[in-house]
Amino acid sequence: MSGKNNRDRVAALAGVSSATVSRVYNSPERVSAVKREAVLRAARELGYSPDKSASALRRKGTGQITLVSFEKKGRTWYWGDFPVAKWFFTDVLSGVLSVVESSMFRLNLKTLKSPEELKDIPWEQISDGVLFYDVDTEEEAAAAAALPVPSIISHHTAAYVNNHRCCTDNRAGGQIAADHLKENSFDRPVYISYLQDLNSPNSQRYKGFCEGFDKEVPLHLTEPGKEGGYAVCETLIPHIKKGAIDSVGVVNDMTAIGVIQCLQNHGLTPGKDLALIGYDNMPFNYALPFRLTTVDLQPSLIYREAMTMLLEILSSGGGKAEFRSKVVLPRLVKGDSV
Amino acid sequence: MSGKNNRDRVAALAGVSSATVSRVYNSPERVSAVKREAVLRAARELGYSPDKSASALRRKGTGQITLVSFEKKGRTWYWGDFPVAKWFFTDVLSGVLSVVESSMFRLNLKTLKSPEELKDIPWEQISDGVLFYDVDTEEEAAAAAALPVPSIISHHTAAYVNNHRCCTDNRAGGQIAADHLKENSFDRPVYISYLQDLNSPNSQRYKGFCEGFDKEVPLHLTEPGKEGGYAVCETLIPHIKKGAIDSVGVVNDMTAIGVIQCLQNHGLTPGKDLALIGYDNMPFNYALPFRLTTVDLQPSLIYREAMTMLLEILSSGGGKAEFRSKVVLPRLVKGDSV
DNA sequence: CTGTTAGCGCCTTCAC
DNA sequence: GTGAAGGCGCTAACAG
Repeated sequence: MSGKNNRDRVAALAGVSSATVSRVYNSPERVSAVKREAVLRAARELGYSPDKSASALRRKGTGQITLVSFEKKGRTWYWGDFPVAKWFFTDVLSGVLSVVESSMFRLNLKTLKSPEELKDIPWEQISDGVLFYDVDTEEEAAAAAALPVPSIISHHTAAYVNNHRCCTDNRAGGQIAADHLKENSFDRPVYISYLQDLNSPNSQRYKGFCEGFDKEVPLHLTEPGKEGGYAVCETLIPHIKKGAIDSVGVVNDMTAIGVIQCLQNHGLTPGKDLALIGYDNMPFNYALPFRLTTVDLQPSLIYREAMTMLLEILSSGGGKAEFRSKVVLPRLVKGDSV
Repeated sequence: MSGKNNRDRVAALAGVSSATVSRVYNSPERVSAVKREAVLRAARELGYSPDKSASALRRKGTGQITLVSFEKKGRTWYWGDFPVAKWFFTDVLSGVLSVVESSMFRLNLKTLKSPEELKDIPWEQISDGVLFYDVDTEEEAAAAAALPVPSIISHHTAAYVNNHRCCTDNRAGGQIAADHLKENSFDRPVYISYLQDLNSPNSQRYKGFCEGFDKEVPLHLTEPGKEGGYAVCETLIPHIKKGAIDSVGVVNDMTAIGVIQCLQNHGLTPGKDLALIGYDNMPFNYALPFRLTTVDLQPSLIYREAMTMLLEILSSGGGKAEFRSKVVLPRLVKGDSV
């Protein structure tokens, strides 16, 4: 008795104590089937559902999961000057939310300038678990692993074996691009990229592309962004015109934009005079006079899986004894350019 | 005294009662500057920050603010087929978060297919207040007003006087576009749009454009999307070539893309042969060979203000007695096309 | 303006 | 397997 809140009314209606009501929602297996049913029936009748704030307070947790992203201002080699994270991020969010909403947790968003800022945050006070968006450096991975609460990193994270992680497979993506060209009988390809080190996503994409063609595809390195794509394409024009090159794989759509503009300025049409395939499935393809064939990371799917993993980790005590890993494969998005 | 938690330690260190600590975070204006400073200093020293779950519990609310957006699948006339909400929305989020994070509330996201779904949600159980994203129909505004918790709508919402609202001013935006053309000595403008009714954002933009030029600017209506822009531009080409038209205002960047592609196919260059100004400051301008001059809604700013208003409404009891309204003016983003 | 006091709804011992 | 009781950190009266 005592209380006069909904829960006590449920308890009274079900003929049990409020402690039993609590148990029904937290460890149902410890309650006899009869009383459990009675409680659930009473709850339904009274429209009762447990208060998450009170629960979190008493449990001394936060009831929150945080999705962390870094600004990565300096990363011109990757996104160029284009604020593309803006678009990509929304896909990510929808994936994450679809999982969190049906859990005991709520989602919390945080954007940081650098991994160092992680240290200044009282994680235990604001979050029970953290999902890191777009981790792709050792530094970030290490910082994530050092948090005082469980965490998982995505999506270019296959290499970071000391974290829980959910990743894409850039090599597979490169191969998918090559396979598509081969299936359409192109056999004189080149690849345009700007590599960093050998394990970078860009290098992996090229590697996969070569594997798809089963040979060392000629590689043309350039600067990041559409300017780089334009510049390197200039040097290829003569070979394209004489048919020595019939197809081009590009490290990302960003760079492909430059290639396209160069082709157009030389009177060439992608999809007609040259097969062209990008990577990342950027929405700004809308601004092109045709659809660019590209490879999609499926960000929404990756992050849905990542969040699912995080919840599993939390419910199993958050131990780091064994790091979990999962891979989500990219997929081809057919356009008009191949 | 009594308690042994962080907050009581902050109170002790600052030489005040714990209630005063609470006031510093909830209604700082009610605390003398001296004690306020003392509390904040003590809090910093002890690494204290208020527990949002406890706050929500005591306050008998959920501690959550929900940001609701509708899918608006049918709205091809507005966004075309382009998933532009994806990037726009992230700007919105950053604005909203900047305010929520320093409040006692947390942010909650929800995407619904239609206003009808609003009725199926037990709002009191999940949210203390709701911010509606991108409301632009009577139906949505009415549905928002009917919620059992306080709400505010943005951003094409100037016309909905029965809601709390934070809006852009499309007429001012149109005028900004016209002014910019005039300042650069263009005096033979036309305007391209697809109007709906007279109070629609599109109509307002046109109206403002005319006001800027102080005359009825020739209006060319077309279909939505870049296809529409392309088609209507075809009909204008002769007049542009003979100089009867020296500048074009376009209802949005989306449509402007079509205009640009048409101009290019006719050997004309925006910014050289014709002044061109869009609206919305879309990021896909990156895919163009130049920067499109455009008008920016400043979504991040609008939604920062909207959230600030909502918090004020909540702290003042959430009454609807008097509906609050605020306008955030758009701004010109100078590119290479004017 | 400031302090005191009484719970908010829940979970977790601790008995039984 | 179940009930009783204490208290998580905070805020809303109410006094002063």
